Amino acid sequence: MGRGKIEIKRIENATNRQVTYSKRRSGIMKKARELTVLCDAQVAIIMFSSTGKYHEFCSTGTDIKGIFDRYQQAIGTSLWIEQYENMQRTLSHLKDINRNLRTEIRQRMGEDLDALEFEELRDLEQNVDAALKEVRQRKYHVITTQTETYKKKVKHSQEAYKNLQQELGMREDPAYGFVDNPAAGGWDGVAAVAMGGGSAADMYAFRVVPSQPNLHGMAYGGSHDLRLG
Amino acid sequence: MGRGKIEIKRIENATNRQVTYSKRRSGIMKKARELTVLCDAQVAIIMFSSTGKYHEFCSTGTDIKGIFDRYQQAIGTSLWIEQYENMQRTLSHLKDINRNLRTEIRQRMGEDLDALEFEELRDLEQNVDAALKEVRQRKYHVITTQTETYKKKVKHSQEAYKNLQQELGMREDPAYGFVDNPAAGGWDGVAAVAMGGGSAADMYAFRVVPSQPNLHGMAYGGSHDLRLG
DNA sequence: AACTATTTATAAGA
DNA sequence: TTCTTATAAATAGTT
Repeated sequence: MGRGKIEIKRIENATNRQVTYSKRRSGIMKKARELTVLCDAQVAIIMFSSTGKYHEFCSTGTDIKGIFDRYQQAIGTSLWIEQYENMQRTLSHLKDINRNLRTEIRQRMGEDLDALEFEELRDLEQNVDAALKEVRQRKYHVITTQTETYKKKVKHSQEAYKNLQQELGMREDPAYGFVDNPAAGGWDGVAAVAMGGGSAADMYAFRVVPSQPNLHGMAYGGSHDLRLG
Repeated sequence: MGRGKIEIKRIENATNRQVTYSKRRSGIMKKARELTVLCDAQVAIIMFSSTGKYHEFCSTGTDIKGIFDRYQQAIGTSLWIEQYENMQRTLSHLKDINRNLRTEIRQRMGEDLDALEFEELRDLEQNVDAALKEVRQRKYHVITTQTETYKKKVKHSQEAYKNLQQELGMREDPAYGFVDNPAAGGWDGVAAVAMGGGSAADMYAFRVVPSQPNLHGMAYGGSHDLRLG
């Protein structure tokens, strides 16, 4: 359709080729638009010219992504959908696991016990009992270690004090000296904390893992509930 | 271009619409093919008719996915990649939460306590102690309830036995009678379980949540470790 | 970009 | 559907 018939093969002249591309492209776009209107069809077209320029057409009421999602469904062999659905499955699986982990934590906290059979309760009791012993042991270990450390510090300070006193005594002014023993005071403080009241007991869940503080709200929040997109 | 000019609006007659769709579709496909050859362009077309039938065109040397990957690069805001990366973030977030939950459980089991500060240990101890009390209380509640239930059953059986005996006595053959009291035996069994040894204590983690058994391997496995994808 | 002689697409009918 | 054909539309080559 033109002044002369042309053979359908690559146009060698680059300018000509570009002009023809432009003309025919708009022709196709117009045809596509007419088709969508006349026949109530969905059409998506993507074009790249030989110079890399990009053009698209898409019928109204949807978008390229929408049509391609439909295309993937139609063609069966999903190109992206497969890995997408894999991830969805993984996500939902992880959510299930996390929900169960939260249930286990709640049960270990003495909540939601109604669902447990008697034998499960018995095992849970024994398990928590054993855990409590472990934690106590660890606590005593820590306090012992700390005590030892502070004892050493006290000893060290006293020796330093003695040495200083001796040195001062060997000189002139005996008015200088230690006013207090801060290390021993520190140790007393630790002991007070160790024996302290239990007002913060139910705060435990918010403090267990000191790292990654940004996750605490989700991981150790009171509700043990997670909502995501 | 036809016997008469037509208005570009939806063709109401379904048959006509289908015929026109078929004709114009092949027209567009032909044009697209010519464009790719003449102008050395890449073209991808996807069409859905109003009846849901699907057709595609794609220039040689590539495929729909290839053109769409290029399209995503060209348009910059990748349609799928964004969603995909969102999911990746969610997934990694969930994994973090999962790891923290497992850590909390391990700590509640008396493991991995080295990372805890003294105050955290103290809170954990108090928390586990309180939980243990809760669990014990629940266990005793359950055992009490079960005991009551079995007592009633025993009583009921004995009465039934008595009634039966009376009825038999009022007739002729006194050889018939109860050999044993299965309800009482059942109660003894429960008591034995309740007081039973602790050999299964460390199995607790595998039993807490009876529902969704397919998740147990992941959720309550000994290693508390999760590997996915 | 416009123009226009031709080719091509297609609406309506068979 | 497919073919036919009169006519509308697209466009190749030119300005």
